[in-house]
Amino acid sequence: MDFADKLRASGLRPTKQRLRICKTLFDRDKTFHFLVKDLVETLNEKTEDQKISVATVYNTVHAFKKSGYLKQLNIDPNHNYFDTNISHHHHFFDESTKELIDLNNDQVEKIEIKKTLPGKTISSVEILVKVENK
Amino acid sequence: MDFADKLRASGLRPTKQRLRICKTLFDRDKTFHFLVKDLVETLNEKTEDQKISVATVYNTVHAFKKSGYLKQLNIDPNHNYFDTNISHHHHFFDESTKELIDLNNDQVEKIEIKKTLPGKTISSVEILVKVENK
DNA sequence: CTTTCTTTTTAGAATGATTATAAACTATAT
DNA sequence: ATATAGTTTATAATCATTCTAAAAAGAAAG
Repeated sequence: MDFADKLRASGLRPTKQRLRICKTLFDRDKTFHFLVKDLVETLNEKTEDQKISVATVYNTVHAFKKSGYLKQLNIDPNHNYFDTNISHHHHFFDESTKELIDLNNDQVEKIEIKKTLPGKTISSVEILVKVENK
Repeated sequence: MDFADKLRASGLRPTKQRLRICKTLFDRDKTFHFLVKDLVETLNEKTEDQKISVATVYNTVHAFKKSGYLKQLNIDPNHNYFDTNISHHHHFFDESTKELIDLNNDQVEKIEIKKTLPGKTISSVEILVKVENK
């Protein structure tokens, strides 16, 4: 199933812009974290290609998030990171270098929450581990 | 040790504005979460009092954070919450009501991070538990 | 209690990421 | 081909936050 089919399966028309954004985001060996404003820059740095507008990139990123192809992270209140790693995982945030590093769920001992909230059910448990130079 | 002394101990002059902000933030039974813009409103809703400027509230909140009297939270990339609870604790975020609820550290089974980063040391481990209506 | 020095406050302007607008365009179905 | 619903776009608008530089107010010393 190629990008066009996946988009259609999510009710999204496979437009030129969306396909280019898919390539940039998902045609990689490793998942990565990004800011939308940086993605806009990356997409538009090749002068030969037609520019994709800022609004389209924002719209698309939100559409992809809604369809479950991207995760929005809560790492730093001043920077709105998105993640192409949609598996259940956690993060290291290196305060010395401001770098964000994945922490797989199997690298964390099972977390048990002893407190429950009446009428509520847990939808996710995310850990943020802040590190700094020794 | 009153607020004025605490401020002086942190190298901050106990000005009228800072003392009023201290009262509003810390003269309570329970700790709470807030947005700076809401704090500005709360401080200035009593018409009889002299208004405290937006800049001062922001400056003060950052000064208090730097001195360790406030924590800045990473809950929602669109809302910059501060917390008067400076103890080691975690949070529930209720996606149904957008409410933020404390989760004490002793209500979570000890978290063991199996992955280590060379040359780095862990400075904090924070858990965000998202919940929704059953 | 005045002078001096430094810190703090302030109104208002500036910033910067993000969202809204509404017109032009395009994919898709008929 | 045509219709129509979904998309893209440039641009303006938003909004929390930060910046600026001048005025005000603590603190320390005489």
